[in-house]
Amino acid sequence: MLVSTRGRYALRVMVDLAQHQSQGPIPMKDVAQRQQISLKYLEKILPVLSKNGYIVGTHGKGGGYQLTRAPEKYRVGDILRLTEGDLAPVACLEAGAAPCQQRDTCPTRSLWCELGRRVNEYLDSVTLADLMKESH
Amino acid sequence: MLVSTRGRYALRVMVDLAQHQSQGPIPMKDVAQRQQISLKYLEKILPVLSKNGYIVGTHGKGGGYQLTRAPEKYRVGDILRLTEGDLAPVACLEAGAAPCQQRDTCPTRSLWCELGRRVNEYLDSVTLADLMKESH
DNA sequence: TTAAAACCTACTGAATTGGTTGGTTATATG
DNA sequence: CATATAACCAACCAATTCAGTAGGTTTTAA
Repeated sequence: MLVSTRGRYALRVMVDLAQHQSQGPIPMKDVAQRQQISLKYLEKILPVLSKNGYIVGTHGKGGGYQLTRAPEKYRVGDILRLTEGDLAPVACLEAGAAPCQQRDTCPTRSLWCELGRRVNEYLDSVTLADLMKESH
Repeated sequence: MLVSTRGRYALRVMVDLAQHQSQGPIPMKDVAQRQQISLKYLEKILPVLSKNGYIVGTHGKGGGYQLTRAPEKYRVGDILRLTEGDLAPVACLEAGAAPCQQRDTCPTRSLWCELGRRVNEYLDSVTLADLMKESH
C-alpha cells in the first residue's frame, strides 16, 4: 500500500472543499459527515495542508476551511506528498533513508527509481479540477 | 511504501539465481552472504516462490535453488505480486478489501485504479533478464 | 553415518496505522 | 458580554505490519 488513509482522506476533503468553493468557509464537521470520516481524525490530518498554504482556516462561528487557489492549480501529487510524507515505492528511496550499502551494484535500484518517477509523474498530471469531474 | 523487503529481497535473490544459473543448485547460504541478507529471513520468503513453480529447491548436500525458466520468462510484476501479496496503491483496492461504501460516488476511485494499472503495467514490462544487465 | 541443504513453526521488538480523548484558543452572533 | 461554534493542539491506544530470530524437522549427497 503506497497511500494510506491520511493521503486518501486529505484528497477527498480537498475535492469536497473544491465542490463547495463558492459557499465561503466550510466547517470540517460538514465535510466529515458528507465523506463519512471521523472529524477528530480529519483534524489531525489537516494542519499540514493549512501550514503549507493549501487551505486557510477561519476560527469561530461561521468559520471553516477554504481553498486558496483554483482547483486546476492543485496537483494531486503535491497534496499526497505533503500528507503522506513521501511517495517512494521502496524504503531505500525514502527521503530520510540511510544510504544503501549496495547502492552502486544493486541490480534493482534503477527499477525502483523509474517506478517512483512514473508514480510521481502520473499523480502530478492530475489536478483537483480533474477529480471534480469524476463525482456524479 | 509500496514494496517491502519481502518483495525487494525476493527480486534480488531471483537475479542472483539467474546470474549463477549455469552452476547448478545454488544454496541460499551463498546468496544470503552475497546479498547481505539474513539467511533465516530469506528462508521465510522463498517458499511462496517454490510453491508456485518459480524456483525449485533440492534438499541435502550439494542442493540449493534453481530457476525453472529462462530469465526473460520472469516478469518482475509476477514475482512482486507473489511475495507482496498485492501491489494495490491503496487499501480499498486490495484483493481482500471490504467493498467500499462510497465506491460509486468516490471522486478518487478512478485515480487509484489508473495508478494501480500503471504500476502493474510497468513492473510487468520488466523481466529478470533486464535486471541482469544492470549489475556490473 | 554425517554434513548440508531445504523446509516448518513459533515468537518478538519496533514501527506504523487509524484512530480516540480531552482539551485550548479564536470569533461571529444574540 | 455570554455563548455557541469553529479551528487547533497534545497525549494516548489497540491492532496490525515489518523485519527479523530461534529452534527445530526432513531430505539427500558423499
